[in-house]
Amino acid sequence: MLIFLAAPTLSGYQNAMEQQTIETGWRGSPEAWLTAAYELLLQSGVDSVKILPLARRLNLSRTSFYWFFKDREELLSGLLARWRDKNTGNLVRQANAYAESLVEGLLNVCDCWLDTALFDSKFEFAVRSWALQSPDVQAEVLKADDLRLAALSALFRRFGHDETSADVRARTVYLTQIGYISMQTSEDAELRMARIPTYVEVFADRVPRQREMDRFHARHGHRSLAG
Amino acid sequence: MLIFLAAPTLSGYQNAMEQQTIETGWRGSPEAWLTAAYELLLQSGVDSVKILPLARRLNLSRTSFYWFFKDREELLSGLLARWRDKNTGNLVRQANAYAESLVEGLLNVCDCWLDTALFDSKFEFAVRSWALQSPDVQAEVLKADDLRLAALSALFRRFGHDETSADVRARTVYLTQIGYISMQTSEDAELRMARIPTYVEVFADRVPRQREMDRFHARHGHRSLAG
DNA sequence: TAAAGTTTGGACACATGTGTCAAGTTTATC
DNA sequence: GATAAACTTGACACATGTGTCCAAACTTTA
Repeated sequence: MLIFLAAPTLSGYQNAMEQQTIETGWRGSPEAWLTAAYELLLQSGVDSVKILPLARRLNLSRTSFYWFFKDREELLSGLLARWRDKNTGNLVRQANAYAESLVEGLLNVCDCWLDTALFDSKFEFAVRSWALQSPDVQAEVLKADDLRLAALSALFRRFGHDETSADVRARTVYLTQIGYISMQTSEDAELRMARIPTYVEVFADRVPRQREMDRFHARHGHRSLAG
Repeated sequence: MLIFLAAPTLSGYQNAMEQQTIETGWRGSPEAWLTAAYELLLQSGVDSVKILPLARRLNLSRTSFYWFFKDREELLSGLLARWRDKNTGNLVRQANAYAESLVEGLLNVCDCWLDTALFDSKFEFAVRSWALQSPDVQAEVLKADDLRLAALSALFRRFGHDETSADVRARTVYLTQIGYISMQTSEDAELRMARIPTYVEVFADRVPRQREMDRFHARHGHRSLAG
């Protein structure tokens, strides 16, 4: 069975971490180091992204790292670039996507919270924690927040909200999600899905129509009837 | 002029950092080390809470630390205890405080977001980042989230919301705030205050009455008329 | 003011991190 | 199969962190 996606970008993005391994005799590569760094960042924060542990994880010599990267900082820049390209880009795209109603627009945005390919929550949290100790990263995060909030606010204005209302509601939507991330909640998918219409109702101030939910559920391979 | 506070606990809590310095000849003390650790934690995360830098900041010898604490871990436990006592305690208290209406109850909760004595946002964020790399801390944070969400949910149920609605709305309130913290927004006080009624309107689904806002503003030394 | 208790800091042993260098090994190409 | 390019490695030099031990210095108390 083939499901047509409402938002054309839903699985459009293939990141460098997944395309992989044309078998070569060399064991190391910038991607290998970056991916290992990404995993360590998510697991235990920037400070644990150290070259020695990465080398151990990759079964490579520590010094081999310096063939691919000038120094540790270059590795971290690469990590930050991955984050920027992925999370902000997709969120803005979903907020701007075609929608017949505010509810439908909000459901498009909700796609991000349910599809790791669109928005990587753990990555997001790790980067925000990192920002705490690095002014450069902090600046990047603030820039991202501005872009994302502007896109969400535009969505509310598109459907008739005035500036104050659009701003506050955009913040509510965005902050709720950032909060979720920061809480590192692990709701099961069922429960999370069940809460969505109520969230949307709070944000949009209107109960979602059956039709709107159906379209949303279809996108996410969710069946309304048990079985 | 004396202002009587609606919530009796508003400034009830005096934490160990502020009560201070019965002048003694000794330069070091557990409190001094803890406070320095607290400052460093907020500024740059747990990993930078190292004994050598703390000693430098306090103009003390590094080894002097071991007179007051068994080891670094004991210091970190002390830090975590400070967080637990302060933030969770006050938030739950504000959610349970007397209120005539849901809006008034939510405004009581908003006290936390405006008064550093009630809820220390930077501390909160620092601890959540710390949780990323420490299962013990992670467990504490989850426990705190449960307690806080339960208190907020009870507030909504107290004013007629059913369980699902109360749960989602409690989450919206809480997550919005956690999101704010995680964004490390620095709105000026005026703007933040101006946004409050709109937030409360979204959460409670009712426009705050003038009387309710007046009582809230009075608590925070805010004048509605420019002057 | 001397003794007892408290606080401080230097020397030591050790662990883990960074980055450079010169000497290797492996793979692709002519 | 020789050569060059792409990788890998161990030894070295150095920095920063932890925790122990002991002697010195400072406060309090009697």
